[in-house]
Amino acid sequence: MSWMYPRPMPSRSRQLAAGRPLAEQVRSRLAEGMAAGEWKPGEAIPSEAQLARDFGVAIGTIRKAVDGLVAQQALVRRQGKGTFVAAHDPGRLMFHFFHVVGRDGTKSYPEVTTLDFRRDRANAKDAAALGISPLEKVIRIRNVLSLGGRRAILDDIALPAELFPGLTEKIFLARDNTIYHLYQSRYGINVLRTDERLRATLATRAEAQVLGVGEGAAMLEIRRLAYTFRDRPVELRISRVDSEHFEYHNTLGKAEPI
Amino acid sequence: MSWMYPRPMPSRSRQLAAGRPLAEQVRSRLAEGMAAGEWKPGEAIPSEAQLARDFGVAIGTIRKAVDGLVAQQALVRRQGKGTFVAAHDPGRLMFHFFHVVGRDGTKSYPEVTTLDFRRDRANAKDAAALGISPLEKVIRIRNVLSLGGRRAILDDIALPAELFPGLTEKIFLARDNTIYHLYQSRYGINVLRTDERLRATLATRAEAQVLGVGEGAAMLEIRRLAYTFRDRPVELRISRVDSEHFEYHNTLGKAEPI
DNA sequence: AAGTGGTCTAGACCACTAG
DNA sequence: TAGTGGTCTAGACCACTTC
Repeated sequence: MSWMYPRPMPSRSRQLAAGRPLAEQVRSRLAEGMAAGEWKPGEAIPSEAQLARDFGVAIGTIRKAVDGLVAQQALVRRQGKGTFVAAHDPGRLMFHFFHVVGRDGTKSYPEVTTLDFRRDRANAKDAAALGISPLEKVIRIRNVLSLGGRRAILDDIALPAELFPGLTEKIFLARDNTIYHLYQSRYGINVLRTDERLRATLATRAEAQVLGVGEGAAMLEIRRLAYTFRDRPVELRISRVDSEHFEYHNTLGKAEPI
Repeated sequence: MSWMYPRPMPSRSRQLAAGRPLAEQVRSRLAEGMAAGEWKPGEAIPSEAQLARDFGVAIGTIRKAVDGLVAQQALVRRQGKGTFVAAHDPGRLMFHFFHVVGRDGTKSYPEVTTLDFRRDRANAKDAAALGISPLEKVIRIRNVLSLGGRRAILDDIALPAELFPGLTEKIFLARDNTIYHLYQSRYGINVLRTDERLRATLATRAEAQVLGVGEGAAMLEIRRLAYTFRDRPVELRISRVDSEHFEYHNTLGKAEPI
């Protein structure tokens, strides 16, 4: 290369290539470390000064890389303590990934009741959505979610069994936290992004019975794909929401007020 | 104050107070300038070097301030040219604020037909949503939006008349761009944030007729508030979407892939 | 060649946390 | 007191745009 920043001796213990911006490369490396489980959710990554030494770059470059991961909610900074891999605590779930609220705007934590848990083969739609081959193994889970004591949502979940080795109904039911927290704490799968498609449907007899609404009532259907690092799909979820008592809330372009 | 950064002589032509981080203060000042029309949509703001001189801070501090406004899509950077106030071009509309797509995922630009345009007084709901007093003047507009040649959405819009002085049906119909572009180019109102609530409803006879669906068909209803600088509400819009042929698409936690 | 944004370095000092 | 993140300065050089 024809130019060189005033960095006399690279001498990095973690080598970086030339070309791509250094901050981006550092960001990728940190993300890889998290995806590989080098640092687990809730744990601290090395300090910024240490990372600067490790990568042989200025601390400002490290900060820029970390800034990106913090904005993405993959990392959390705590002044005076360190920088930690984000954990799916209930708060994060609520405000980042759970968008169903009461018609009056009240938010509450969902109470989950599992109706069914079984192993199956992927059908064509599952396979296409999850990026796996048809007939690969999937885990199917059916839940009812209640909000504020009222049945609100019927969920059908499909998971690629390969990513959740050893997941049994017993383990699933014994979790002491959110479902996403289980994915993360037991399988190191950190949901970073979701893609949702919403439409309106009429409640079938079965749906109406489970949710306690009238047959033919207007229902909100949400088809959602959840992704982890490298945009790998990890969960397909179809939710049917009692639209008479609940609604879906979405804010676009949120940022610090000015 | 007991400390001082190595900044010998402030000598700022635009004074900054102490206490709050400088980058935040600069960000607020730039936002105020845009809100006040000092720099209009599509125009360039002063160069980073010039702003650094004006505010008497380092260029890195200016960059940090501008970074925030760029992330918010209030500003757009163009290397070698300058930094510009964001304009509501059709592309930005589509990918930032318009979320209805075909059931097969196809995106298309909406074609707008105006059914009604009139002046009215705000009712209690309008007033509460728009943050104005009941009985203040509002402009009401009813549109049908078609996507790919098919009627898709029935929109009822309410605008605080005070913010849109002199807006007439003629002007509204004569626009040569999106509605948000009209708000922006004529009234300097830049929509930065929207808040949407979705539910499912059954098509009324009137809605069914306008959209060409069956009476009682499942419809997606979107109640949306649009905000500009300082979180001021500027538009209330209720959309009813033909959910048989179209759906609502939402991505959460999007960020640069890693 | 001049001007603009884009990336990076090096180092100062502040605010917070923990032992 | 030591260590961590948070803010800011000052200046280098690169890449792009325009004249």
